[in-house]
Amino acid sequence: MESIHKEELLQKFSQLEQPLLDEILAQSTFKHLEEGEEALRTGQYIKSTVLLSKGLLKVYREDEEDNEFLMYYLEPGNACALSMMCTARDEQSQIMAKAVDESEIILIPSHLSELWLAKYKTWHNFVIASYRQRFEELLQTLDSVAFKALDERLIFYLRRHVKVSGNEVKLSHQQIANELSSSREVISRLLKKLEQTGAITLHRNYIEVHDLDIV
Amino acid sequence: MESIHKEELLQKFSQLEQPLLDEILAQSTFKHLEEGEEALRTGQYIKSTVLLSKGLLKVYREDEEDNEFLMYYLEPGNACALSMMCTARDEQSQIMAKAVDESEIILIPSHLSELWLAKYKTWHNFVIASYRQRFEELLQTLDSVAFKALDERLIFYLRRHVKVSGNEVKLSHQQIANELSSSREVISRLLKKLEQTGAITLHRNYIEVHDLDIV
DNA sequence: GGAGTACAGTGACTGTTGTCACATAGGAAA
DNA sequence: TTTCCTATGTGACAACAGTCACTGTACTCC
Repeated sequence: MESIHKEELLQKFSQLEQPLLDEILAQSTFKHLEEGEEALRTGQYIKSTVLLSKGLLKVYREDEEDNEFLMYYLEPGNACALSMMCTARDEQSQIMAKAVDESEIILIPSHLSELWLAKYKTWHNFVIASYRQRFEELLQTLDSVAFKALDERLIFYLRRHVKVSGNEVKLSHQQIANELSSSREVISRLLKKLEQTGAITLHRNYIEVHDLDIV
Repeated sequence: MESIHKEELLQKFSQLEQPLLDEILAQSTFKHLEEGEEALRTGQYIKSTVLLSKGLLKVYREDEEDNEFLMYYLEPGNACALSMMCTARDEQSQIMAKAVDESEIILIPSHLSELWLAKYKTWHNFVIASYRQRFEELLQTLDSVAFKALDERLIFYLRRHVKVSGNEVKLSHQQIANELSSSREVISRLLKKLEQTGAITLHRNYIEVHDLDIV
């Protein structure tokens, strides 16, 4: 990959100081992910911190029986907080990360990421801010699962989707069901009800979101 | 409070370097909590990082309708990760923390806690380690809520209790129901079933745990 | 156009959890 | 002992979500 190209990728991380950006350019791996390709797998040893420079990553949890569970989306300029945490102890990933769109990620070797915490103030701040943000999102997700019925969780889910990728939610009912660890029929029924309120319009393979607040 | 007493409290934090301990001694507030007293409230502005030197704190989430939801327990030597995070932005607490037993907490003003991150390596490590640990526990909790039925969640809950306070779990069915955001009758039924397997013995106001793995 | 395939809609049924109503039991205090 | 309060037990019922079986519907590739 051209170094011109790399620098362009780094534009998303302009809050980091220049010497650090130079180090990242020199020492980390840049990787292209096709749509649907996995960046992290459950059980895999994590040896790098993952930054996203382009595209969209979905970070989710998976249990023994293939139930999956959406945690949050990563957008360009974000880092996978989990990859920063596991990093230090050579731990196994507890999560999956998959490219929703074609994406570009930056893989920073763990020992460097650790080193930089002390060396670069902006890196330190970036890491702390990432933790915070993800922690809060996780809390929200937890709230929604713990306290809300499926119909409200579905709305919460759609909202999040609209936020990262606009009003045309390009997902099949089956995919939604997976991410909420529910079943297609149930999601279909609930979406139908939502459509009747006028909040959304259903199409084949995508959902048009008008206004989720009227519910 | 005697400074002798304070230093004793700090023994739980021996991984922190001496100059830092001195600063903590000099600059932070030490507070005694009675059993049941609250350390943090939902909606309260957080202006301190909370360390626990003695006792046991329960950290939980509460929604609008008074449903509560246990996140984790803090033991002496631990810090409330949330209080570290909110700290920087003068944010409102999203959580509740309550003393389960009589406890002693150390309140470190936010600006110091922030300052120390750069100044003291051991503080920095401590903060990062706290984030990690809590993040992982939160993930476990999320898993249990998202993927498990109530009977398994109850076992998960009892295990956690045994770990922090031994085999006599001093809780009423009502309290357990609250923390799992379920209802007393349901918990009673499930506990009864557990008793029949021999895993536990039920008593008035406490549960004797024999072996939760036989289930 | 026809066959094949993935997606979506629907009714019937089941199991789990929550709710209601009420019974029982243990402990504290008068 | 009697009284009272709180904790616990239990049966009946309702509601929600998951499953099964099947139908319908749009798109793709010959």
